[in-house]
Amino acid sequence: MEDVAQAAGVSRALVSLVMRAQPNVSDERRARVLEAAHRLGYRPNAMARSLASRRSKTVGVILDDLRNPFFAEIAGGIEELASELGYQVLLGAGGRQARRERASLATLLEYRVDGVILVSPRMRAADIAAAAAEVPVVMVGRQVRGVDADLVIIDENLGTRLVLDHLIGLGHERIAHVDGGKGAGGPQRRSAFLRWMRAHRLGARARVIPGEFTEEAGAAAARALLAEPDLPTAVFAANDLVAAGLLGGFDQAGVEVPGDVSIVGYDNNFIAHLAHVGLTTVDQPRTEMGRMALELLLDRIDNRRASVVRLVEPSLVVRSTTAAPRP
Amino acid sequence: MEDVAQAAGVSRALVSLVMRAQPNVSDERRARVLEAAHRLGYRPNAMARSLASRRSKTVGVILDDLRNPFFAEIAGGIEELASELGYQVLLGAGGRQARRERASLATLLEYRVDGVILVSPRMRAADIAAAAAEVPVVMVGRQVRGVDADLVIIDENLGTRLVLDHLIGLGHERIAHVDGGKGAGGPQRRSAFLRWMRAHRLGARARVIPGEFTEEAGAAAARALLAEPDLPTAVFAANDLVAAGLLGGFDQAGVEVPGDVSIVGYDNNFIAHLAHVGLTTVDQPRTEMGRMALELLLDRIDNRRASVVRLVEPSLVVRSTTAAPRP
DNA sequence: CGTTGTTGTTAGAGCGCTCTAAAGGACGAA
DNA sequence: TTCGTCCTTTAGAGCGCTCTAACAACAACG
Repeated sequence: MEDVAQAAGVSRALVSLVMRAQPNVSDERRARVLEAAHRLGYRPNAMARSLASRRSKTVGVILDDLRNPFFAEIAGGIEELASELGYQVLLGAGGRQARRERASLATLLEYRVDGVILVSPRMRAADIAAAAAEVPVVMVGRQVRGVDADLVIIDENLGTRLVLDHLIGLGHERIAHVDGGKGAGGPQRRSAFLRWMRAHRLGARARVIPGEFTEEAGAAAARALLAEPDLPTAVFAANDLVAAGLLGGFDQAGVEVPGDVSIVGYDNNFIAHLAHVGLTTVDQPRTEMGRMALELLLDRIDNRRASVVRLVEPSLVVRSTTAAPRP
Repeated sequence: MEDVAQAAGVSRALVSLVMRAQPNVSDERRARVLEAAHRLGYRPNAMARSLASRRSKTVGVILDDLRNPFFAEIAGGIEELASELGYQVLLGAGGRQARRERASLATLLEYRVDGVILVSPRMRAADIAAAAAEVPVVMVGRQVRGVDADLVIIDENLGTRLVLDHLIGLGHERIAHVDGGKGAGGPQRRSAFLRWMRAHRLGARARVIPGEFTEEAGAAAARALLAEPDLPTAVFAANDLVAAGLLGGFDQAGVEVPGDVSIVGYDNNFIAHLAHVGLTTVDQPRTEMGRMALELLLDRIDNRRASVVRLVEPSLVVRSTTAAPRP
């Protein structure tokens, strides 16, 4: 910086002003500084800048595992908006362990990130609260009370309602739900299923089959349903993987989808897109969730305000595994 | 830091030594400093540390799009090893545009990352060379000559050979390849296919159907093959998506897999894992590639050495879409 | 008893920037 | 001319750390 100042015949402070694109610098000097900087191949040092300005233009993101597409897409949304706004993303993963997650968080704080986004954190609430006291925090996907942090969560209730409105609108009444056990969103979807079935006065015809978020659980559920006297006309799976298991199980037994039974998934993942699957499912705007989390974070960095909860709306994607029941 | 020093009754320099876990500090003082640091809630400032030590313990990673599982898995591998070794990952995405990629890279360099990993970069070779002159660079997936950077690439030739050895070992001779057009790896797999067919003296029976990396291309290829007088006994698809299209197309036409025709994919993605698909395919160790890239980078940071090319070995995953041809 | 080493500790000069407060210039008004 | 105002520029004090070189303390040695 000193060198650039010398080459342009101005002070170091003026170079600083020009590099930060501040107003109140004469055009002539600005041009001279820019020219000198370019000529010398000067590259500002963001570390020094952060140290002096106490603003790192960096946000920390902690997530479980990048290899899980769900998290990767949220991270993608965060990164996308960050780069649009001139922010940098410092990444930390927790590898499914609260301890490693805490360590990651501590490191991010050492880097003096301007804020932190925690995607489905597994840490104890107290750890999150401690971080929130140091720096603005936004949580995605997990609700923790008593922590002064913003929240972005999916409206599972709405997602489930969309599914049931669709199925019931088609004329289905005997509807089964293969649940996701204790997995993320599982209990919520299950109870929303029961609630909305009752709301439609179909509480008596609702049937829940315990499962988990795997293809195998779906296949097992298909076998269980086939063993009973009469098949429900529609099955709502806890996620797309379960739906794939159901699809496979029914296919093997010669049961037609959607002729004999309609199937709905949840997640809109890779499988659902496949043309020869064409699964009707619930889509969660994951990229949007990432962007929203960063938006909240940056807003909170600038204007200290009370914490906020943002409910994200999922939407139904109708494909070819649902149809009206046989009359 | 000053405060900690005062509280522990030592100098600032000693606190620095303790925080960096340096030897030659008496146990007594070390304990006193640690205690004081903990009591005061002292958190070292990584920016200041980097500025003073000229070592940021940070590596930059640039990739196209986190939402693409291929890149996300590589990034996952990098992050995993980084956190094991106490390094931090600064992320930059290019969004499929060389211009944005360059901007991301420039920003990473402003943060004085110790090194940069470029995953399938789209930038011009000159830009990469310029970066490589400033900082150690490792490229993953793209080969650029005349750049002093390490390289991690997949051995497409080997992957293709594994597929053909498997098929030919089962007794197949009339084998078709649905290629991936100009997509990443497409041309390599295609030419390796022709080369190895010739090596097995089956050059005359090799058949290439032009395609691209989509399910639709696979379905179209199935239609094309079905329109011909006799079906090949095996089809090698350029990737799993294409294989899925083939599977769907053959299924619709009542052609049995692997009874009438065997199918092999490439990538070992989500689809291939599905139980009711069970696709035989080629697996690329993506997490391993990420780890390897970081290993090379860190090695290069410590010991300036000549650049190196690391060929990653894919492996064949045999599932249920391949079998011996009908006699 | 001085010399040489070894280990533990510290002063103080940076690292490359930002930011505050003040100085300098230009210009019109009194 | 003198003063006030506005705009532009600058000096210089940090930001929170590391690192070099020097220094103290003490043991070992001839």
